[in-house]
Amino acid sequence: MKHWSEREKIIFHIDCNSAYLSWESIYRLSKGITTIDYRTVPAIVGGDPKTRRGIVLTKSIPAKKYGIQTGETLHKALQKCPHLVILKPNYGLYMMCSNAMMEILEEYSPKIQRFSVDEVFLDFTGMTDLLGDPITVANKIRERINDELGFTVNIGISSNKLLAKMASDNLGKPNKTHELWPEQIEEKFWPLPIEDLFMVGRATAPKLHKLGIRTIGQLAQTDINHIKYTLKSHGVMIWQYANGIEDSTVRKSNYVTMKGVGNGTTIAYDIDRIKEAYYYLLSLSESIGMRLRASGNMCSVVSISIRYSDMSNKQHQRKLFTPTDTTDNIYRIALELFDATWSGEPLRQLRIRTSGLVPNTHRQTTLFDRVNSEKVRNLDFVVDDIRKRFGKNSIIRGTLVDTELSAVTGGVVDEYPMMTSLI
DNA sequence: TCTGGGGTCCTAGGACCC
DNA sequence: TCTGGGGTCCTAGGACCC
Repeated sequence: MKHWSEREKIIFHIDCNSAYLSWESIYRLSKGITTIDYRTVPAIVGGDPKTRRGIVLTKSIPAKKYGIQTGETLHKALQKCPHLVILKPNYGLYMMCSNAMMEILEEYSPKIQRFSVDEVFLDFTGMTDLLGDPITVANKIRERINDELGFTVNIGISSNKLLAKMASDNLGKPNKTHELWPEQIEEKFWPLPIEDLFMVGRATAPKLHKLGIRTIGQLAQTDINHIKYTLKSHGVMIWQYANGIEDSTVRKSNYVTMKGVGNGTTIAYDIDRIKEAYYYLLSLSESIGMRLRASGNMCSVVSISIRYSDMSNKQHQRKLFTPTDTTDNIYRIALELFDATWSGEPLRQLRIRTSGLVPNTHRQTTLFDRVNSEKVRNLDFVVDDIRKRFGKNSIIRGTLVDTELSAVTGGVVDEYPMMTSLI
């Protein structure tokens, strides 16, 4: 194997082990909320502990021993382990933990990409003269995160982002450093099941099985044209991944390239009265409008999607003549789209998404704008400011007062990192 | 007995234009 | 009376990620 000093590129992938669960644990221990370290007992983060509904987001290692899987329902998980501890997710806390880790990582390279709240790529190329060999540095980083922040991470090292990620994800957890260089692909990467490959999910795996492909190695050695025929461009991409081919750069902060802002909410009971759906849409519009304005953008497309009780989805979108960032506009369009889409069947989930973002610096008004649109817009900014200072529910729309809804529904964490589905 | 919430990207089909 | 080919834009739906 080559010596590290001969490597053209050295990429780290840092992945927090059971991120949400570790962070909840540390937080609750440090605040004296509990004396139990939830990492050491069967526990999960996800859903609502009171209603016992929702899905498992992260599980502890003891919970894993009960066969509990990420993504399964709390109901199912509780059947496997009746005394399972359920913790409600708190995204603001996770963002703080993530930021603290970023601060440490910034000492090791200027080229860092936050891939999600708990995953980071770090370009270590050219840093060896200054900091030493990659393995020693990676181990040092793990040690520091553990000592200073109290949680463990896995670190994968390779010559590109894909292999670095595969190394930290699939070669053993927790608290480990793994190398996966191109010349080790055959031995360490190819024996893994095809499901472990990045971008092979629920729909693609069965298609590959039909072609007789069960391991990453089998995909890598299949004729690319054969794969291309059945899986199109997605097939070409995963074939390249299986062969360790991937060449993207570690880009700084991906939230600046944000493509859209959206929110959705699952309705606890099947709502069938149209007025209640309107309240939800208003509350969602408030949060989207607020985040849009905070990001300095306006949207030129508004879309809504509806999920019915049978889990089927319907979606409807509209391109706007003039981009907007006012809550009122988003809400009105969402209502029209909803009315044109809803079949009248009971609803499970409502979602609004805005896209086609343009900076709000050169705002254009048209004759067709609402009469007092500028006033409405200014009011939005005033309300945003009050909510920022006094809390989300300090100002609430009259129509929402008598409902159980929050004034603002949906994530409002500032600068929440955007996941890009492609590396 | 049920299935979160935040995203991105790709594809197919229709409308429209030259 | 019959109707090409290429391009762009828009919409709906599906697949994937953490």
